[in-house]
Amino acid sequence: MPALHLHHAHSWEVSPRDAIAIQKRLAPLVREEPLDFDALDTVGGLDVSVRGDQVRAAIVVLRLADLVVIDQAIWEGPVAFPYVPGLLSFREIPAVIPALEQLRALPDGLMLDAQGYAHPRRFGLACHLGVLLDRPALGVAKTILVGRHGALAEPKGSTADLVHHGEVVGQALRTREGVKPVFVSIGHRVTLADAVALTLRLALRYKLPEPTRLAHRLSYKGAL
DNA sequence: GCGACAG
DNA sequence: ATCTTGTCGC
Repeated sequence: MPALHLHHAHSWEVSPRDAIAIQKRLAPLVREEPLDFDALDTVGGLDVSVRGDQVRAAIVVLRLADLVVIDQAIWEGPVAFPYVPGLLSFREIPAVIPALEQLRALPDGLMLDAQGYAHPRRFGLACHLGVLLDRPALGVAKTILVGRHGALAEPKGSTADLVHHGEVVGQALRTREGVKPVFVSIGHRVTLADAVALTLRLALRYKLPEPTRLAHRLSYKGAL
C-alpha cells in the first residue's frame, strides 16, 4: 500500500506536556456522524503488545459480509514513549502507522483496543487515529479510563451509559452473558449507537469483538 | 493533598 | 501491558 497520508500530522517525539497540548488542539476535529454500513466492507482490528523494550503492533482485517480474515500485518520496533494514562496514543500510534502501511489496503473502519471519546480530554487513541486517517474509528476497551455507569442487565446486548462530568462519553456493553462488559466509545466519523451496534454484531462467542480479539492474538502470540 | 489511572 | 497453573462452570 502507498505511503499513508495523515491529516493534521504532528511530531511523536514530544513531552507529556506537549502531547496534551496536541490532544487539546485536535480534539475539536472529532466528528460524530452516522456510519454508512453499506460502504463498510472491511473492518480492521488493531492492538499493540509490549515485550521488554519492544512494541509489536498487529492489524487484522475482516470482511464484514462473512467475517473472513482477508489481510493482516505486524510491525515491531523499540518502545518510544512510556505508558501514561491519557497519553496511550503517543505510545501506540507510532507502531500502528507502519503496520497499516503493510496492508494491501486501508480497512473501511478501524476498531481499537482502547478508549476513544471516553477520555479525560475526549481524545483517546481511537479518536486520534481516526482523525489522522480521516476514517471511521471506534474504541472498545476492556476497562474504564474515565466515567461511571449504572447497573447493567445480564443478557448479551445490554447497555448502560458511561458518564463523565455529566456527559455520556460511551457505553458499557455486555457482549456475552455472565461476563464483564466492554466499554465502547466513538473514535471518529461514527455515532455511539452505531459503534455499539457494530461491536455487538462483531461479538460472536467471546467478550471481545472479533477484530480486536484477533488483533490481540496476533500481537501477543505473533500468529493467529 | 489523596486517589484513579485505556494498554 | 506483563508475570503465569490450575480450576470452576456451561
